[in-house]
Amino acid sequence: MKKDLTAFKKDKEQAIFEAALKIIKQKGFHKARMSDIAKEAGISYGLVYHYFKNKEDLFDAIINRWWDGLFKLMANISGDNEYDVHKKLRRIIYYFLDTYQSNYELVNIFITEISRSTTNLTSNRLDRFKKFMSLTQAVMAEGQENDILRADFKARYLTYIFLGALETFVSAMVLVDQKIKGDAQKDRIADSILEVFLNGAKNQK
Amino acid sequence: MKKDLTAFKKDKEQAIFEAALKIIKQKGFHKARMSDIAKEAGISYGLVYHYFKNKEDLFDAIINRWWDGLFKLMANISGDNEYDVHKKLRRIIYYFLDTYQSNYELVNIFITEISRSTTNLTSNRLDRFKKFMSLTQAVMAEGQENDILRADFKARYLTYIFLGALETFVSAMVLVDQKIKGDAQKDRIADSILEVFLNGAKNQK
Amino acid sequence: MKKDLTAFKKDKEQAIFEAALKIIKQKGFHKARMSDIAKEAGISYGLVYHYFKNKEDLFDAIINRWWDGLFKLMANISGDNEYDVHKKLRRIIYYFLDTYQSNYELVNIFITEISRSTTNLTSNRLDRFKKFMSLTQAVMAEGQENDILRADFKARYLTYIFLGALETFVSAMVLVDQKIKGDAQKDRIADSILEVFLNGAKNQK
Amino acid sequence: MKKDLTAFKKDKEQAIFEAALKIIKQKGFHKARMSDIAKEAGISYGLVYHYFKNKEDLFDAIINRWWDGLFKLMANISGDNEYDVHKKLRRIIYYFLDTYQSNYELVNIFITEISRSTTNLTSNRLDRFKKFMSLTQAVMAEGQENDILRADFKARYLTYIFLGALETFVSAMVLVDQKIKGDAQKDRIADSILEVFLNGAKNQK
DNA sequence: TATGAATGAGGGTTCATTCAT
DNA sequence: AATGAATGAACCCTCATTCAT
Repeated sequence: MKKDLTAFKKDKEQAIFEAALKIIKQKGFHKARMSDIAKEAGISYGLVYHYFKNKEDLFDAIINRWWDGLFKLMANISGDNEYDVHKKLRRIIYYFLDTYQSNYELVNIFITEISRSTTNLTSNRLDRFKKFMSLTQAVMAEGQENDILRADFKARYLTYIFLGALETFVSAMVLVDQKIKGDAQKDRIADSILEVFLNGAKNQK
Repeated sequence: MKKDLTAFKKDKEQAIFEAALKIIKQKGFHKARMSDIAKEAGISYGLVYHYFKNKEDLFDAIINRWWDGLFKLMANISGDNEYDVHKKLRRIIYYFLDTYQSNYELVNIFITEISRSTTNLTSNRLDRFKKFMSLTQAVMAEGQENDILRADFKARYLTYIFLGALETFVSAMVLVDQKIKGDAQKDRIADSILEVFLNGAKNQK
Repeated sequence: MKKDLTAFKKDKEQAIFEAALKIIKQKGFHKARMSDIAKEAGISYGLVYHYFKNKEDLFDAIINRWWDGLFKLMANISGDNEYDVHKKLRRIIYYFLDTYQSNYELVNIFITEISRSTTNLTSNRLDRFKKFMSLTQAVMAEGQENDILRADFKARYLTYIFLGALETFVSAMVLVDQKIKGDAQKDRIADSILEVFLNGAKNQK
Repeated sequence: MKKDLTAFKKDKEQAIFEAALKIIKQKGFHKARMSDIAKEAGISYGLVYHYFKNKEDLFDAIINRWWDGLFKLMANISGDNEYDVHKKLRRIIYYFLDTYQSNYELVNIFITEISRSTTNLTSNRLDRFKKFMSLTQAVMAEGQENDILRADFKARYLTYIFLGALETFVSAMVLVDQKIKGDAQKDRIADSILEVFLNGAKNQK
């Protein structure tokens, strides 16, 4: 069937993609060898170059997978008439945690190779990073305008703190290869981040 | 005189060290060439191997510089009879910001090459990371015991959020190569991080 | 109809042939990729192997095209009862110039890839080169026997000088991608070569 | 001795240079492998890159050797007050023949890889080729002005014919790997080229 | 100490050729 | 006849490290 043929082609590309995810996660971008990726995908050496122009291109494909999903979410959030900042921030948190559950390697690579590694940042990659920051900042600013978030700090500072908390949570899990056990734990993590971000760590009693 | 010779030796070693800082900051550990570092230090590249066993060893020396300072601080904090958690957290923040001011490259490398890049983490390096986490966690736990910090979250979670906020602040500055202009700005940044961490981002009015 | 199918086959083979001419002229034999040739011919690159055994084989087909025409001419000249050496040499010159006009790439490839490049010369190819040389030499010898050409030089030397002049003329045109504008210019070029070859460059006044 | 040390360094570079000459002559530029050259020079692989930036650079060094010598000669000829065109042309011929004797591979490479192979011609290389052509043309024009050479042909045409004859002579020798046996033969070859170029191949009796 | 020549393993990429469909 | 996915040998180049001086 035609559909199958198409599926086969996609399958192979997908196999390479996933192999790349796995190998890059293991060894990092620089130490990941194209031959490793090919072997992991169960194909020959040169075939990788049939589907991806070169190593850089393969890396970009992975990065794009992450950003595309995230920007789709941010577009959703922006277009939302809902003024509930809590919900918006919660959705951002869930994007990280959901992806962490479904595609652990992708989050790992984002954290280790993109988020912090300035050496892998081409200007194009940096741009998307800044864009995401500014979209999040817009959510913060909106919260300040609606008197939901305190306005005595710059929205930018709030953004740093929020994303920093989120990212470090995920990073720490990445660091120890911790798995999220079920949706209950995921909810608890999201609650913690949001609660502390909103109400602070100080004992309010 | 012996003393002078030693000084000379130290000078040369120091020159290599600083050159390595600069180059690794620019290119990242993997792309930093020993020859780049030697050229930057104004010596032949063979000589680098006189002072450092190999590239890995040179990298470790840099990492150690960071951790040594930080653990000295943490030891100070731990040994402190003072029960003021605020002050302790503030001192941690200042270690990051001070080092950022005095030795920008060092913080940059810590952020980009150590803090997040799991691929550079030998088990030895990972251990120190975890140790720092647990020392910070001890401060949090102490705060919870003294009813200064809320106890409805794990101390580990509070640690993540605190260090995440701090780290992302510095990361963001690293990312845009931002300089801290004077102690006033440094104070403001420290205040923001601490205030939001303790009292939350929610408008309390 | 069979005839049409054959024609179609020939058409496709011819298309590949011409594409190969164009690409090899542009990039040289070594850098010409089979995929380039296929793309230029408007077919898939696997199909090239249906018509030509391999790259070498395709190259040989091109070379043969050149030599076949030239040897046919030389056979004509040899079989000619006419003793006019001038005419014979003129016909050789015209073969180069005519082919240059009608099939520029072919001459280009002959000059750049066959005539001088010893590395592309298999013994088979070298043989035909030598054969052509010796056929031309026979014309020279005949001219010497008939007292038309001077006999105080070896016929071989005369051959070198004649073919050298001819070839360099064409080479120079190839080098600057010069087109021959009309038959008048072609005649003038042929006259110049022949006149200088026969009467010398010295001012005879 | 210091002199020896310098000599040693030069020796190694020279060894690579000569190995490259030999290998490129054998296989042509494209098929010559850097590893072949290193092996031929009796050194390790990477050392070639210590002395030459890359393969292209090594090739250029060879080309330069040829052109430098030739342009030095042409400068000499141009600066000459002597108006004897014969002598000037003879000196050009001797440059080719002398180099052929002393450095056979160099002439071979010039003929096969530079003179005719347009695919190896970067614009820089082409420029020098044209420059040499125009310098020779100046000699021809001078001969025409002094009524030594006939003026009913363009100086450019005379240049083509002269250089063509010369080049083809050498080419033919290259092709059959013919060695020049002694100075006597060299003189005879030079005489033949010059005599036919000046007085023509026609029997004058 | 100091130099930089020398080594060679390693890895990215190309591309002719084969083959299943 | 036709396609283009698949293979893998080749080959250039980099660079950490060693070593003779």
